[in-house]
Amino acid sequence: MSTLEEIARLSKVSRSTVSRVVNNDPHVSDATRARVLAQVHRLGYQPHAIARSLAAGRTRIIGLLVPGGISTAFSDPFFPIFIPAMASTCNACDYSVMLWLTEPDYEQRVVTQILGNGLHDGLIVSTIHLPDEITDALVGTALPFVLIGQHIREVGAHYVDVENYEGAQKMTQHLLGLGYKRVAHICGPLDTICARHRRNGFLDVMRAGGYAVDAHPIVDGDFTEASGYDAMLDLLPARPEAVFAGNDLMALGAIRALREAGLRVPEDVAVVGFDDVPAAAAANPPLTTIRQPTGRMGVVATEMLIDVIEHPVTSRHRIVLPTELVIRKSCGAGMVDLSGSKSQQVSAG
Amino acid sequence: MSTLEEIARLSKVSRSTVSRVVNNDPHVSDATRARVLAQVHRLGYQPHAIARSLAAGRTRIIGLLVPGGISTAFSDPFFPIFIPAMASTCNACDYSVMLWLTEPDYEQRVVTQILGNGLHDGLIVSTIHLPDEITDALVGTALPFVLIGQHIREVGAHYVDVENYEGAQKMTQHLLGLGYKRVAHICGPLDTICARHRRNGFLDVMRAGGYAVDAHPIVDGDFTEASGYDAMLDLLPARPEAVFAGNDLMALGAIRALREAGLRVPEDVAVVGFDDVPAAAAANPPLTTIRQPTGRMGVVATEMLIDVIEHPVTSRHRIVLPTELVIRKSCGAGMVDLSGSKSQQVSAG
DNA sequence: CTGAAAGCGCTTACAG
DNA sequence: CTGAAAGCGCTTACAG
Repeated sequence: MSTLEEIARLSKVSRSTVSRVVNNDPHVSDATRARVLAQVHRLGYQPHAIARSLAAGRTRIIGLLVPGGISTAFSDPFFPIFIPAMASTCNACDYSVMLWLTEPDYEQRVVTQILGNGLHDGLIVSTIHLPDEITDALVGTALPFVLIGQHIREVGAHYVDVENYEGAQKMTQHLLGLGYKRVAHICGPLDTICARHRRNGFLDVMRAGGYAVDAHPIVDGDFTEASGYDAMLDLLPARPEAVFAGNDLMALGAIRALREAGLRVPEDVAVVGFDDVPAAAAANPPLTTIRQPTGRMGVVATEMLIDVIEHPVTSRHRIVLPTELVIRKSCGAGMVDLSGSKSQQVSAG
Repeated sequence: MSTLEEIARLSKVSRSTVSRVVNNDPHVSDATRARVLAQVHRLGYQPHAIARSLAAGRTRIIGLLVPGGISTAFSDPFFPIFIPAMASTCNACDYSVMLWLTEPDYEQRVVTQILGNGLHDGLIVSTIHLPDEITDALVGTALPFVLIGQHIREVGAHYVDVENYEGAQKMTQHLLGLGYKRVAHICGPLDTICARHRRNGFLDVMRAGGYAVDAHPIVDGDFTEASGYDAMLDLLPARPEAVFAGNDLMALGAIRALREAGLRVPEDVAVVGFDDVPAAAAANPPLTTIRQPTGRMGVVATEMLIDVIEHPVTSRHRIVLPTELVIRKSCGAGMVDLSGSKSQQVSAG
């Protein structure tokens, strides 16, 4: 690997000048620039990223921190969409992304290290549940960071979120509009803002519609398929007409429970979810859900972070992205005039 | 952030000594060590990773290069398992992982940059199809790298692969053992060694069994679900008794095509895959397949790379991991004595 | 066991 | 437009 020094010697200019040429500084004469570039190309010179970072005081590296256990992290359909979107945005802005999948035991140590070792210009923390260890480490750090979603323990941080409350309202209104009266909700873990907002959207619309509290039972889940299955089992005796699960995975679990109980979806019980994960469209029946712009979150969070890195501010940045109702079969919409439409065959996965 | 210099001044020793303490050099007296550590803890001193890398000549950063289009990269069920395994192994060895999802237009540029900018100690290149741009960049580089899988254009590189040929043999033998005579194969893209090895395993067993060439039609696919669907459509007129798809996604596509044609799996046509992706067990019917140790590949490739980084060698490292036959319902095994077993209800995704 | 010194390969004011 | 010089925060022989 050739160095700046070498290029300078060969093109008979100072290292400063080579540095200027390499960094596109306009204050270089055309002749000098050409002479330097000729050597740069001849030797295939590339600036040494580490040396450059040390001198410039910034690394152009962004960390992505995914807390909470490596195994669970990637079983979540969120990351396969979020990460490429983030990586793509980084690359377009000439940043690199460093991936930190922390395991619960090491969270505190890893985060402290990331924040303090000078390797990153900024950090994106992507998780629905923010462990206290991380919150503690984040508070008062000088490193710019952006959170995905709002969190219970307020840290005054920049964040990107989606309209969970409004989305849940839309879905609940859709269900009531379809004529369902006994609507149940399978709620996500209440230590996440996300699950709370979705539940509140549901409750507020139900109450506004004049439904008594016990007319819309709420069962707790934890956003996993298995918890949706269990919750549906609990719900069965109440015989709801429709079930609004706090996310798609739980909705899929609920459908599985209903099917095993010999009930049809949506004919006997309508089931809807939230997120619009890839499996939602492929489910049988295709799942009515609220689409969350996952890829867009990756792009927006990255742009926000880069903005904060390059233009330090005191004001807090927050972006809340809209959600969208996606009507498929599982809610029973259009069932009255099902005449011509044939139920679709769908494969798993 | 405090610096080495600061710690040195406060503990009244030289910077060399602080460096020794921080790096656990045994040649420091206990008293001195204690004095230095006291200041380290008091100030929460952390070595500056970038400065350290520049001085030491290594970064403890490993790059993961996933070529071939960001969108496709993560729709592949391989990465959600491979990446966490790799990240976990890196973290355990005190390395960090930098993620490079390249888009076809930038591959050459990105790879050249990764190889030459001094940011990485080594690189793992994970793809079944290695574009020429990357092969060209890789040849003759000084940076240690490990390939996932063998590749058409031989680059003399270290690699980790799985027993594709042997796995395909096992599966074909299993099918023949079940009594099927007309067995078809849906082949992956022939510009990958992986698809070729699987096809060869199939062909060799069929031939050894005395089956004529036209008794086992082979149709080309490209490892996507859609291509499996299309291939099955082509295969339908030949009415195979069993179909061995080159991977699970194509097997799922084939099942979808069969179902739409009103045929039952495995009663009318048996279908089997390769890989054992998560969706395979959840499919309807659950897919008989060859298990590929995806997580293990991530661990082994990372360990191999770190080994090569820390103990430079001239010999080429190659590890080929075993595959395992996983018998589920889709092959029709056990159909003869189905008496007690009830077909399982399974959810999508 | 400890320290002084050189050096890693750049960037960045500061002069001219 | 160009160069000399200081400095980024460490590590690493080399002496002692």
